Amino acid sequence: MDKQLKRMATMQRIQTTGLEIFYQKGYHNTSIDDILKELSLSKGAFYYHFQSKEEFFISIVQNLLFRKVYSSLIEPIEGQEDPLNKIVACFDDALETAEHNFLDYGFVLSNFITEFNGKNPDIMNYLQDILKVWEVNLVTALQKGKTDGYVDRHIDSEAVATYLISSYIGIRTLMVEGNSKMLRYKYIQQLRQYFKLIEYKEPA
Amino acid sequence: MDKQLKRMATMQRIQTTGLEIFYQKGYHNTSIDDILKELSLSKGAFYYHFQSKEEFFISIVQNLLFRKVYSSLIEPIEGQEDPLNKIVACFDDALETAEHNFLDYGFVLSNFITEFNGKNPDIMNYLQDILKVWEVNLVTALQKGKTDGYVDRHIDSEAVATYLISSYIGIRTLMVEGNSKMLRYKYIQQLRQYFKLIEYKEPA
DNA sequence: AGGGTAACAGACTTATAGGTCTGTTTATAG
DNA sequence: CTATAAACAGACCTATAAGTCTGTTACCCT
Repeated sequence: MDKQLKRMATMQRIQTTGLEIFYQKGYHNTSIDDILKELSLSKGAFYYHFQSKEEFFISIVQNLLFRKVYSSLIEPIEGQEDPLNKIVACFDDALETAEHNFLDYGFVLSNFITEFNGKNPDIMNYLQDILKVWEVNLVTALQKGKTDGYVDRHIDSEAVATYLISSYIGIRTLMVEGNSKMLRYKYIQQLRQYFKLIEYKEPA
Repeated sequence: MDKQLKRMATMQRIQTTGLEIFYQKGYHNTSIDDILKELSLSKGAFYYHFQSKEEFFISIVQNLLFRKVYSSLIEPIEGQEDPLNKIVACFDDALETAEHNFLDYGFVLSNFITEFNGKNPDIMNYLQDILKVWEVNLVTALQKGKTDGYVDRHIDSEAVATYLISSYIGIRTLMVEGNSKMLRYKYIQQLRQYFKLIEYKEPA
């Protein structure tokens, strides 16, 4: 194998496993050795590729975490027609994935935001950046929905986006306990109700 | 001072300060010494009153944390007329309090749920218990609202309660970043919108 | 083929934090 | 006033985890 490829391969393996375990156990409660044990690697390997635990985590946030959020929550909505139905479908898909986790650990992004808030402003910024991209995407989709005749022109797109993000973060936090299937069903049901207020209404 | 009183006083001081710091820095990231330093107490004092860090934390959850959630989110709604307006007022109050925190650390209960999920089923149960009390209270209030003619009889009270809790947890998570005032405003605005769907409608 | 460097192994250092233990103070009872 | 136990102080033990450093393996280039 090419050296450059091997380097990338090892780095990415550590990052991928790192995100998994950080997600499960949290950043502070996860040791570097926990990750390395899983991969049968040594400290030497880790500190050859990364400067510190923090720099390692940031690299994960900027790469894997961003892509994860983007592909599951942003991309399915970006530039699409009929934003409201797309959002429902997208959220439902994401919740279905979560539902099938044997042990679910909530919404990765909000978990980390909770963990780092007030402790590490640096990392917080990277996390908030992802959130911001999501929000902007939702607002854009709603605005486009207005011009395309899917969304009521009178609604406050930013407020709706905030409300959507809030409810999603919340339901994912709740779903960590037992009956996630029922929670998902109830949530999507209410989301549809909420969207009835927002969708375009034929002028009387 | 009476011995019994002094014992209680010290225990409660440690618990109160403990909750504060656990809330700010998280359980795993807070050392016993962090708490004791704040109170100018020693390890001897702590382990005289509590068996372990975990038992200490559980005692906080069952006492202080429960009361905190109860007094701010449950009591203001319990047994009241006109549940929808009461819920809006209650949530708005709670968010206003959060808004005025110089550095806000989110919703205590959901922070701990996020931190302990998958790590300590014992503590998770205590935390979920509080959530359950809240949920039951909301459902009861909504049902009472139906019979009192404030709430549409066709709505699914449990689904609405879930949706409310979700959105509250989410907005509190979002409010940890900068513009909490604007977030609160947007959130309450959308909450009122949502409640228009749910309130009692005069039969045509 | 063999020298050189990237990639990695793993023992070691150091700091932190949970918990123990012995000694000391303080308050109450008799 | 004094014996006694509650309440607390703080040194100490031990485990863990971040990070260092030296040695070893594997791969590439000439």
